[in-house]
Amino acid sequence: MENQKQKVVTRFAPSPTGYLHIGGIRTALYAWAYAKKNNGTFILRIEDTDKAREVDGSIDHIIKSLKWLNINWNEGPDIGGPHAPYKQSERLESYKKYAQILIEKGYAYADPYTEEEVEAFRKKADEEKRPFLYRDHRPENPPVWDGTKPLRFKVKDIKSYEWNDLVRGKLSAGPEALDDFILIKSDGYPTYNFAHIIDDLEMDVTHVMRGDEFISSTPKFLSIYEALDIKRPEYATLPPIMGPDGKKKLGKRDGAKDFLEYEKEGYLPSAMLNFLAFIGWSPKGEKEILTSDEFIDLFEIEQIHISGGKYNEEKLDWINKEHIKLLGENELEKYVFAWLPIELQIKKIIPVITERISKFGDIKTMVENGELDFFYKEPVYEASKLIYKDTDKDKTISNLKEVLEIIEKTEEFQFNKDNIKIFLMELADSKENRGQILHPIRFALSGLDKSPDPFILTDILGKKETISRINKAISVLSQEM
RNA sequence: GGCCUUAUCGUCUAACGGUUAGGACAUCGGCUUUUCAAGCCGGUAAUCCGGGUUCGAUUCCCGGUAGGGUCACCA
Repeated sequence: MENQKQKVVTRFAPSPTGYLHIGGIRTALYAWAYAKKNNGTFILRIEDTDKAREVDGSIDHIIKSLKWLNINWNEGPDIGGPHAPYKQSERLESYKKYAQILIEKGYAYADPYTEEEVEAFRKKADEEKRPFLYRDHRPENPPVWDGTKPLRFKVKDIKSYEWNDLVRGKLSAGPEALDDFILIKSDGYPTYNFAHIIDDLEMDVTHVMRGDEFISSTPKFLSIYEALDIKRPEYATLPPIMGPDGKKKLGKRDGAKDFLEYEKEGYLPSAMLNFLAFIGWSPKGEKEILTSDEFIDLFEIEQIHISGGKYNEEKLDWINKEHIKLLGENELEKYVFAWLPIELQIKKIIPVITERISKFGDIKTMVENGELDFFYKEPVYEASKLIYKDTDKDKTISNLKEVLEIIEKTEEFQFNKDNIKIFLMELADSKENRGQILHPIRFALSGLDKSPDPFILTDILGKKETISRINKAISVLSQEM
């Protein structure tokens, strides 16, 4: 029945021409979320009709990227489904079938020219500063299509198109946008313009999420739908994502990185999903940290933005930090553990690090900058850094000597962070400010501007190492003469 | 260049004719703590320009400007 609600079917249809970047994944995410939200079907389809641009291993890489984010599909090349196959290169029969229908209806004809000839037409038009239109050169008696020549769509009705887009509203294109375009290339493969329409039809796709680069070719699609007398899916045009300079749409050529790089950089998949969700969409209300389920629940096409913006990796770092806070103790430990160099995979240290990570979030930078090395390696630093604010070198040396005394007389059996804290705080409180005691210890032990507190440090390093590092600090200071 | 399209703090955005133009990130300041962080609190900061329509425009219309997309046997 006409008003019976159709089951929502969305798809993500990448070309296997390399890795996926943020833009591609975002499209997939929205299509997936919309299907999920409506208890619909999400299809993964591979658009491999350009064998020249195909890159080996792309499909696996795409699948891996999607799976990292926990985006799963109901039908796809790896799992099959009722509309198999899910690679366009294996669906040539379908395209041929519909091509034949178009020929019979007088909507398609074989292109008799060579590529060079068409190029010459184009060049001439260019020189004369007028737009090139193939239809100006449309052959009067085209040959019978035998599959060795390109098959072109014949635009019978040259007109403006206006259509509705779920996010942009009314969109339009002038008649100039419409020309006789290629449906099937001379190598027998269909073009995107044709293939995706046939696939969407056969796969019952109801909603198409796509980038704004397709707006201008929409009249082509619409004219095929008209010629074939079939219903088109709804379009939802996603806003462009700009590169970091904010000038150009993000693309591989200018630095858009492989999505899986983010995994290598230590970002949590849940954080990436959250981050991606907000590039081009925002929910009602002011909640910004969302789990995958919350996102699906809140996701509405109406709230997809129309204007593009550049994405902000500073915000990603913050989102990642917030998601780390959401992690359970075990998950956090697992996450941290995976990042630690073997020297640090020690039971006693893990909770200290997880505590730090849950505050700072950025484990990759911490590991790479060697911010955790002090646990097993004597730190190297400048003597001046040991000196707290308005104290001086001599004062610092004498303070450290007092500290040393306390540490030395603390028996091994009572050497733990609680006792040390009591002893050291007592000393610190006897000074004008606590920092002049606490800062040099902390710094002597870690060599870092940011580190765990001095009591934990002494506890983890142990009595012997603590003494050795404080002595080192004193001698470093003394040498500064 | 033709066609299409977009325009709010530095950045990402909220507002669907009436708000002291809200939030977040970043930044700055304060508080707190056990040094530094972290945390908490607070501050600075925006409607591209010009015309309309209206009692009233961020919001609607027109023009300008600036950005983006597209004009392939790529998708």
